[in-house]
Amino acid sequence: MSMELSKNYEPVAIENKWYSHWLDKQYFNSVPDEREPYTIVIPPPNVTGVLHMGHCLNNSIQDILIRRARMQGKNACWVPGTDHASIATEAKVVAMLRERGITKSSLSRDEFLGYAWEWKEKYGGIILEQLKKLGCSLDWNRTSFTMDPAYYESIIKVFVSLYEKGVIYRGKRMINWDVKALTALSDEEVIRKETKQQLYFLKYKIDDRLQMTDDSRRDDGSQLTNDSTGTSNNYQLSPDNYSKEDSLQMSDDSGQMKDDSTGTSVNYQLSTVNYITIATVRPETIMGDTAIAVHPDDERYKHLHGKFAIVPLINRRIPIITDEYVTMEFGTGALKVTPAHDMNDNQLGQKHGLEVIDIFNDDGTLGTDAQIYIGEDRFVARKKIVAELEEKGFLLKKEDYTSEVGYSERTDSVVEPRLSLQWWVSMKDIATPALKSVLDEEIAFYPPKFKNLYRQWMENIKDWCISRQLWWGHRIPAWYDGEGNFVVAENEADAIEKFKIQNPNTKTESIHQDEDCLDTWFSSWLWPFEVFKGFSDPGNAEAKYYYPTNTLVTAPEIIFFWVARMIMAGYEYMGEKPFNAVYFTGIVRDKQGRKMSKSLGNSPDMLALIDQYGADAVRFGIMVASPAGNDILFDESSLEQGRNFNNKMWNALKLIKMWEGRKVDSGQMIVESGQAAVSSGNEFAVLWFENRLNEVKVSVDEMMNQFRLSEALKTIYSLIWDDFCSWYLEWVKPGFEQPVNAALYEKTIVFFTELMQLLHPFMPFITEEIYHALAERNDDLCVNQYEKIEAADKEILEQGKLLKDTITALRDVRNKQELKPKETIALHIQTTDRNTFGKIESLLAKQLNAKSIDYAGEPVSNTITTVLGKDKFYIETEKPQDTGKQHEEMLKELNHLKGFLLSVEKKLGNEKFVQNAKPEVLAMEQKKKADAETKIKVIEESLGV
RNA sequence: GGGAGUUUAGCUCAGUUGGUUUAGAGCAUCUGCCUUACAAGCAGAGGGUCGGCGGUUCGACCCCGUCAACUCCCACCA
Repeated sequence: MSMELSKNYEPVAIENKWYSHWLDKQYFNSVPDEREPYTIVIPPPNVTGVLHMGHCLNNSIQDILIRRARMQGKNACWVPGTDHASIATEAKVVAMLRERGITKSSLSRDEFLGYAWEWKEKYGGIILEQLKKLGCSLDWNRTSFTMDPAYYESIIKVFVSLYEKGVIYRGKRMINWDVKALTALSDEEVIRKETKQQLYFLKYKIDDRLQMTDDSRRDDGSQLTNDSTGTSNNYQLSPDNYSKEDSLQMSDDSGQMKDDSTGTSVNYQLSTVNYITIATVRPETIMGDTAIAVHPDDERYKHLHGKFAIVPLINRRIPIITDEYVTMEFGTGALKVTPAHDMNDNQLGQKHGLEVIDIFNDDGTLGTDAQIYIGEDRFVARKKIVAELEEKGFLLKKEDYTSEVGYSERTDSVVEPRLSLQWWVSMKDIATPALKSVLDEEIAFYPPKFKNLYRQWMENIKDWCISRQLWWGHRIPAWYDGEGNFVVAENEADAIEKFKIQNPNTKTESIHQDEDCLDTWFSSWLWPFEVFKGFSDPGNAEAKYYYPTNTLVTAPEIIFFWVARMIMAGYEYMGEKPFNAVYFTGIVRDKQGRKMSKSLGNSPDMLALIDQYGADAVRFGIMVASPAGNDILFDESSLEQGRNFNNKMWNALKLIKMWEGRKVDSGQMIVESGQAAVSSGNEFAVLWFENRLNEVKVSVDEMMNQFRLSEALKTIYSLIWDDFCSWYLEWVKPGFEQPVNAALYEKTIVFFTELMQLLHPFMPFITEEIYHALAERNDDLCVNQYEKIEAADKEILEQGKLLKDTITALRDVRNKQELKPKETIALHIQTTDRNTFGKIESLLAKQLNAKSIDYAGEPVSNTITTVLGKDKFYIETEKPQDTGKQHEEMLKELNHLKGFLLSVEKKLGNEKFVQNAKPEVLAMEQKKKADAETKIKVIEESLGV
């Protein structure tokens, strides 16, 4: 077999070739059999998605785990699929329609869904095709979609079942409203961001014994400071003072004061009547105020308990209530209560039986109940209302204020807390077993620190709002009769039956289904079992075989959205955990540590990178940069490292292929019979590498079992580049156009093959290519099973280390002596271990370009001396030698050794140490001492020459 | 405000029950090499008082306390 190998590795064609081949051979397809299964379900990417860094990381890891399992002889099954992603997809379809000049509101639900499906068919599978480019070995026969008919049906059944168990209920509750998407959001879809705002101090008139008239609001010309610290003025903001002043018939001698907190000078007006001042960041919601709350113990306001205040601009009379919820220290200690537009106010409202006035329309504009500024956007209305409040004297002051404001994860609009009738899942009960299983480590989290996070959330779990005001998704299976009655049923026919029982008078021909859809996560939480029809076809053979799955690989960001809920659904519907282990990947960040995001534009085009570097290099680059449990700082230079690694292996292949035609049968390698039989450098090299390979296999195996993938990859990388290429191949490489021992050649092929097998899960394409290039094969590496790992012989490894260390040290001498590579040396070795050096001397000579090696019983004059351990090396060259340099080096080493010896002696001189330390520790220290002393002696002898 | 995590070489990180030659790797840096597999390479080198302080111990990168910086999560005083 002869083949032309390109100068550098060219990945694109090779990668396409092998992926098609694997598909043809159906290696990725799994059916239940007698083997142990190894199952992973993909975290379904959004059907609208395109491959980004996060996907690459996530799916590379899954592919590594799956490919490894496959090569371990397990029945590996990796299930692909996509998520319908209701909000994201609907937004894309709406945008697409807008481009075509069509508004969603002009379409019927069915028409809209028609467009949406059309869009899904056209663009929906893109990301799955991209995963093929990355080399992912998914079982494409099993591709699922969360809106597949059967999957859809299961979700509806789950809804009905949970409703019948009383876990799902319908309730009017505060929800997070996205005014752009016109839908409710769950708490997890709200992103809180620090936002600069203004805190407005507004005066509400006390409706005490005064008449309510428009004029009375601003019928005086007196002015008051807003100096809330009260240090420099007689007049303070506290209503106590107002009250006193009122009763004293306050004079109008106060002057204009500086506003300390904003630095602006503002005129404020003080009425002769009582006011109570509240602080708010949302003055536009005053029309929804239905109370003012103060702390019951707040002395400043005690006289106002039970009284009423008047809402500015609209003159609504509202009670002043007391509640310990109010923080006295914040603002003025008085809080306006707007039960329709604030979560906490709503709770206050419920507690105190307050009226709820919703002043907003769905889109965030003011509605008719606002009475004023109807139709204006909330933020426009804020400005206008502030202006009017100021003009009319109700605005006491404003302060800069920073607080966290909720933004929609999808549309980035400010979330409007809103009272709304929605569907909810009661979480407490179903969370209990899910929490327990993680705490008991029935489900293991990697890294384990996420257990805490999980526990914290699960212990304080809140009910889950699952209705979304969207059309793209699973429509809520509830039917209404228009008279306030509803039933939950799997379909309309069932609904009619249920109405007949529940409300015999219902005109069933006029019932209508709920317009809303379910939260996307309400479908994804069934994913690990429903891809095997575990719910819709309970106890079926596939579900029994593949469930619970082995490992879930996902981002920590969706631990609550998805991971926690899958665990709950798993126990609820399968009576068993959905997976044995969860591996949380890091978050992908750019070089500067910023999260990858579209808006920052720091998210690279993965397909372009795959084209440029090859999928193997991309996988390498990502994995080598992702230490277990840490975020990954992505930098293109790691892809370069991957590409260079490809090249390195490619060139090693070229080297070995060059030997193919030069094989000479010069006898068997006798390494199988162990090191005693080693009689040549090549035999030593082969024996050493065999053991080194075994040693690495053991440690890689351990790392993989602990999900330390990055470390495992680095270890293999170093094994191939350093041990195989830099040491082994250099040791056994024949001279130019020299013959190669056939047995050595075969051994080398075996080693290279095993290296490719070890690396294959990480870099599947080049390893498969080299596997086939090395020899004629009947099988593929992709499904080649690992053999049992043999233990490594420590003695050989140590001898190898001695050889490597000696070569390095003597090369350093050559370098320092500025010897050109072609200049030869004569090496004299003074050692007590002739046996070992006998095995390695030929390799030593080859690597150091030594024309001769002999053994000396005493120092050799006119040479450069180097001491390594207990061995001394005398290097003889034709060039004049700079012994001074070498002297310096040795003095440095001597100093170091003496310092070291001192510390060891100190330790051994310590009685307590000798008494308390374990015997083996003591013995170790004594050995250290003896070794150091020997070395010092050897160096001192050499220096004496 | 509550909780978790991190801090080791210029950068990114290992360091597995406290003792293994007075700390390891990759990348970057420096020096010398176009040596017939590879300059996308080869050979070699330099670089760290393990965040600060205190404690436990015969012995601390490792355990405890404390301070500092950074990161994340949860809850948020309008």
